[in-house]
Amino acid sequence: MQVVAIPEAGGAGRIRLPGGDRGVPDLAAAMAELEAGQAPRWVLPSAEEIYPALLRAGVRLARCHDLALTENILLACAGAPDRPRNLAAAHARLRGLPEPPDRPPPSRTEAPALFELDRGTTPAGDPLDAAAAVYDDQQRRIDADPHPDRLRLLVAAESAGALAAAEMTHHGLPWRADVHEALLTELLGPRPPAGARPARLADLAERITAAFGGAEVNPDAPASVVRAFRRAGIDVPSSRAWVLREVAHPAVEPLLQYKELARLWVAHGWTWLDSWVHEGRFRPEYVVGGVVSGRWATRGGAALQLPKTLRTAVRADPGWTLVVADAAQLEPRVLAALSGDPRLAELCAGSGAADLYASLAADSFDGDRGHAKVAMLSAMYGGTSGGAGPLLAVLRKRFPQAVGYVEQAARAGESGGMVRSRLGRTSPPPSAAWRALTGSAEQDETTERRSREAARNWGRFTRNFVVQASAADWALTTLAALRRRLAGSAPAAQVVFFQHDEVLVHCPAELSGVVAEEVTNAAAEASRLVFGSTPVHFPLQANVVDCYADAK
DNA sequence: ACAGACCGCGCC
DNA sequence: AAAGGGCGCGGTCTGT
Repeated sequence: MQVVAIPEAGGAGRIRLPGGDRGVPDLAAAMAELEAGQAPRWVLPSAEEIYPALLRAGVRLARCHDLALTENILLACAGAPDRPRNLAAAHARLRGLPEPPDRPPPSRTEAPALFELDRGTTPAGDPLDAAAAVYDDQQRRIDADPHPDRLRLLVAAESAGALAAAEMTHHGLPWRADVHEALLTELLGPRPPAGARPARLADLAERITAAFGGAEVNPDAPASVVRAFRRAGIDVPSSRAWVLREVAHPAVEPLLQYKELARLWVAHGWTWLDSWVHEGRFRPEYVVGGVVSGRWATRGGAALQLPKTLRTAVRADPGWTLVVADAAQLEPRVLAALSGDPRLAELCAGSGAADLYASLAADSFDGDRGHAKVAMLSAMYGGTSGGAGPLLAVLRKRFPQAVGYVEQAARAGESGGMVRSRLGRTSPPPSAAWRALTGSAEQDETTERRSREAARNWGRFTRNFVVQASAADWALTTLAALRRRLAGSAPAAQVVFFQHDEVLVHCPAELSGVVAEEVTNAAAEASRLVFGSTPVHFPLQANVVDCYADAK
């Protein structure tokens, strides 16, 4: 059963049931009652807008169809340029009306009013009619797709992801500020007064200046560092850490230390802690479908770039544990399943903990795991630097179908075409500027070189897109399956973090066995749903730990 | 003073 | 022959 729900001011709302429309004074209460009774598939303008308030009111939804996220997916399928959409825009499109102006995305600094925010997702006219019309239209467009079953799965997974994202923000990632602070003090010295540099960084800056003979150097300014090396008779193309590592000069060591610690201080220091961690929880805002490939992004807090050193601050509550589930070598396995390359698929079959790159090395690279990995990454990313060319040639010879699959995607991109993930997420078309640059014939040498370069760049993007986006299909489907399973078998468990191919569950210790089992089940279910009967195995290893740093 | 480009680095 | 995917964020520097 589908039930459309539209929030109104003051916590009220309107609901469209099969039997007719109802206006309700307390939308959360009405939805809770329906959820408990018939657990419908909720048709929502945007889960991101409505669900946080429901969660605060203690209401959990099992399933939904997110009209805004679905509209984004379907517009991409139709070749629309990448641009965030919402229900109002979808409805305007459907009715042939001009679209409403863009609104800024919701921000965590806004007051958490219950259902009172309208960020432009409610169309003019009766929003129930509009939502129902857009829903019907979306179903029709899904049915018209060459693979409607896959697209339906993608839409369901994306919508479930929106629910999961709101729940993750609601629960928060357990974060021990005291552990984090102790680490900062150990590495940087005591917290400096506002505007001052930590003692350890000031020391290193002095050592850097001394190593350059006392000349003024700002280690935070790359140009200043490059100039200092030039004065010392050393030409460096940039001040990147991997460049400096190859340079023999006494300033290199303190510079590298400075970079590492300055990064920690600036990005995840005391200020970050003050603004992002409250009552023992880190609550990032996830942006579902924020990347064109279907990966998520976050708003603020840099949640998907948490440095590994800080994982020690992520600790389960007393009596609880963390179940850390990490997919092993997801992308090459995805390529194997996507392409149907029988030989690569065979290497990806078999038992869970197997190291794919080691198997690949034994099979084709004289046991050199590093070579095997470089070859595979070049195939998927389109790079051949660092001697990867010959290794890629070996890979192509041994696994022609797999390498052919990504090269086909690259050719499509080079000629301006679009490519799709396994479940049908579609790459954006290149810009008008790109088409102008690559489309014109008879150019002078410079323009022709730029044109070829632009084509190659877009080819690398589409080459990677088919793998990255299909991996995102799998990960999202896994998350959705895990969420549904835990609601049944371990309802006290909370999914608290999701990062591309990794998921964290915080649960009472006695549930960790059940949760670990459901992690494995969810991965198997997603593999079957997304890739059908492929022999490729997608291991999702569950580690039960008290501290995130202890996983793996 | 502010906006935007570029740099460099964190994660996958 | 050479060719390195996706993000968020905070820094400096430059232009207005």
